[in-house]
Amino acid sequence: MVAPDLIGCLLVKRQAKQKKLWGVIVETEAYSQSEPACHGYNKRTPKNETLFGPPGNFYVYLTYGMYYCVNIVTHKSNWANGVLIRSIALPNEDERIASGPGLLAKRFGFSRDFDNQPISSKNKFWIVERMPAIKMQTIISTTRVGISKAKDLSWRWYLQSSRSVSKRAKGDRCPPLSTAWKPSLKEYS
DNA sequence: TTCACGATTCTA
DNA sequence: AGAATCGTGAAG
Repeated sequence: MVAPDLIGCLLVKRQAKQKKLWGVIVETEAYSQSEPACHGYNKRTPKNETLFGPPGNFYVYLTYGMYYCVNIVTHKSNWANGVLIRSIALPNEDERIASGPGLLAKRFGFSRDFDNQPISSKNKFWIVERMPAIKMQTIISTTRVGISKAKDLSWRWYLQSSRSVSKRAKGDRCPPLSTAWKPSLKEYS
């Protein structure tokens, strides 16, 4: 499964002057054509066309008229499959700066321009493999947020020790600052 | 052409 | 609980 495997991976953006913006993915959700909450469930339209495209591209759309949501297209062409990136923890920044899909897209400067663009270090955005240290941490699997259909599926994953998770599962307390996990420079070599 | 509705977030 | 805000698809 791609969605849980993305937890702990880095999203990197190339900026001006050789600078890079990066953060650790701490919350994701999976969507599939087989299930009614997916944008590609009903029919293939210009709006969701990207989701049917080749895996490894971004699928970026405007939601509620004011926020962008960023997905990674997965699985295979002609089958709607994607992973919504819901939260990212950035080093030396407020833990809520990119907590939630809308805020995340805002912090990283996503817009429709990046829809259907390949995720690659040749381009502006790419993904870096998850750091080994993350593998020792607990990853929670729970239900997805903000949907009205297929609410029962546990297709959301998040890093329990992170305070940047947008919404926690029932009974899961936000870890105190003293014990919480934080992204640090040594995670990006 | 009109209308209802979100894979959200912030404020009261 | 409600507002802000707008592109899309279905309905008339």
